Amino acid sequence: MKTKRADSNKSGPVTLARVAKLAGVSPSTVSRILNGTAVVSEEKRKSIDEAIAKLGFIPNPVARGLAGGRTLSIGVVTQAIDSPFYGPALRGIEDELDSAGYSPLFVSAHWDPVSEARCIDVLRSRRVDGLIVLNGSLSDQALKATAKHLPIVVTGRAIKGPGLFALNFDNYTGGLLATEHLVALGHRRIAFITGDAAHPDANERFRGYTDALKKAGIAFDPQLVMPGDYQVITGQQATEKLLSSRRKFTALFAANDQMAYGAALCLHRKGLRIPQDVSLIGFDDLSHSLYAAPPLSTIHQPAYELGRLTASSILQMLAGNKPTSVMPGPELIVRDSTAKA
Amino acid sequence: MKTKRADSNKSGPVTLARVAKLAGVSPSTVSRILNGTAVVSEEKRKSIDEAIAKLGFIPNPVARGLAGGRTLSIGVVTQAIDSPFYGPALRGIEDELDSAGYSPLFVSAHWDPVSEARCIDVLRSRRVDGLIVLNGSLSDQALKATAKHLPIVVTGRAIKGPGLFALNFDNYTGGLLATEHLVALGHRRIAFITGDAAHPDANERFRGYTDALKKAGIAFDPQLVMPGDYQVITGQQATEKLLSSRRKFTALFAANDQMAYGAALCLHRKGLRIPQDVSLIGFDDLSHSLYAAPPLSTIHQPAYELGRLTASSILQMLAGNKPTSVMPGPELIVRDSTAKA
DNA sequence: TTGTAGGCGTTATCAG
DNA sequence: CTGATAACGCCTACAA
Repeated sequence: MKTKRADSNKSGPVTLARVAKLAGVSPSTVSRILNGTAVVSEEKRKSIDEAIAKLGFIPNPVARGLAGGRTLSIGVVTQAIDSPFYGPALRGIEDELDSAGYSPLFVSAHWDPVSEARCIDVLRSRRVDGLIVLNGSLSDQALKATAKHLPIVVTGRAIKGPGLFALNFDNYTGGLLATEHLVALGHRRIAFITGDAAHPDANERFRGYTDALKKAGIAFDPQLVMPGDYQVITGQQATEKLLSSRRKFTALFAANDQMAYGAALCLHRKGLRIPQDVSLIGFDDLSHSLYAAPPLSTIHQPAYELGRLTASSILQMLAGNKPTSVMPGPELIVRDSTAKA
Repeated sequence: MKTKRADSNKSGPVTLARVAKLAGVSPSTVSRILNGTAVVSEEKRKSIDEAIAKLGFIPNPVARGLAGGRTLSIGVVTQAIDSPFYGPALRGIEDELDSAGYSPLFVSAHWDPVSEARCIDVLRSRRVDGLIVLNGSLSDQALKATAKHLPIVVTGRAIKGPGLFALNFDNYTGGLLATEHLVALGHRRIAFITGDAAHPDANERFRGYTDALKKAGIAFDPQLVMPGDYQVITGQQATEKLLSSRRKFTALFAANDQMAYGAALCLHRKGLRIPQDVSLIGFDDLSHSLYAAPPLSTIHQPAYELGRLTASSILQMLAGNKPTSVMPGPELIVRDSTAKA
């Protein structure tokens, strides 16, 4: 005799109610074992598990969100979804959340506070359970206000408060390390290309540079400092200005790798060799830097790790615990773009 | 008496019902003007608009999703959220969807069909209204099956069917153009580094290469072809092999920019200059290629535009129309890495 | 044209 | 331990 195909895709969606009926229990009981909300007799649990498997039941996060106020999704405010620096961080967030059954909801704020506020509104309207804000430009106050409604993890600033956790990278020490490396190689005339002054981390890196100079007894020369804004093109322009100013320098420290790429291009065009004529060091350790020609010395920032840490922190907060994650410190990566003076 | 679950202080969430009460109409009427479902008298419309503005009401997409079966979100299956090539595409998708009130839900499949199927499950369980699959590795059949449930736009393959739309780039012509450029510069011994053979586009590019050779009356030399897999490192390794094989070549065509970077690094290390000793051309026109040292000649792929097009296509399908978007053709970008033989 | 009532699929509360 | 039952916020027949 033929058996009817036990098909999970019968008419209509497979709901919790159908599971309950098949298992011969009430919907509440099914919900309970799904969420571990209460202890259920071993017997029923088994029949429910079977029914779930048989039907191929998958809980509907949308309904879940409406009813329980949880959506199992975390809003992630990034400044640009295609940033070479944040890319690995996003991947880290995705990996970490995924293993906990959560999904990230990425939005780009484009370094604009207004847009960032809008992003957060969108995310809240979608009822995300928590928020990760990567180097946001919103005021601390605004952040604290929304932290009253849902837990937030931020990077790129030091801030504390209920429902708020900050994960910050030590840019100052990074700037110090890079400069000290150059000094150790015998360089005395070290130029610097700054990042966007609006970014706190850019200023920290600069402070590391000046302090390292001071420590080494090297007079700070403002003429060797050129403004940039973290974009490749400004690194190139700054280097051009530096070169045309005729101010001598044997090493160049760019506040991030991207500007270092621009600097490298400019030096290349002027026929200057790296590192024979000019030593070059960046900051961030973008994945490409390993393959630049020549491979770029830089300060490593653990972007992927940062992503995982922000995600696990928000997960901890959601579980009612205080996050304990600590950012790894900066690390000097010596490749081929720096050499003895 | 039962206590309400969420203690509804008057400062609770701003719901459609509250708007209705304030405006002195029924919830349905508010819903109607919100969705343009029916004609509403000018008078009520005005009072509703005012109430909405006054309360700062924002419809809850979660509830909307439950009730209406629409979540105003589009699932985007990407292979790696931090891919330098897809980054701009994701940005394009975000921009386009955003202007229509939709949000993208990004997931990474990591070039694994199993993982990709899982991604799609997650997306469907979250009730996305449509799907964008960027260069997926799922079978056409599987795609057609899910297209029965919700509209899909795919890239990187030619496929047709109900609820399915493909947006494909002409990789063959791209490969042709790159090779012809080299030939036009007088090169006769042109090496090639292939992409991952599992990618149809990689094979198309290769076919363009061989056809251009044939057209130019240049004998195909299998020894000048080295396998790669689109990663930087394999470009480097392939070039090393090429060099150590002692087979002469004056130009090198890498099937994508990333491998071209690897090739450039290898050549640099061996003391070979680009383009004086070897002309180098890539494929994709990653944003970095403009700033490589030297800036890389390549075939431009409009990634950002591709993103916008996939998004607008899915939006058109959602509106019940047949998408009409067409991918722009490949474009040769000549920079400094290629020169006369 | 407008309102009423009944879901959508799940969770939380309360009574057994 | 378990099962009704009432939300969650919105949409959509069905009436009026």
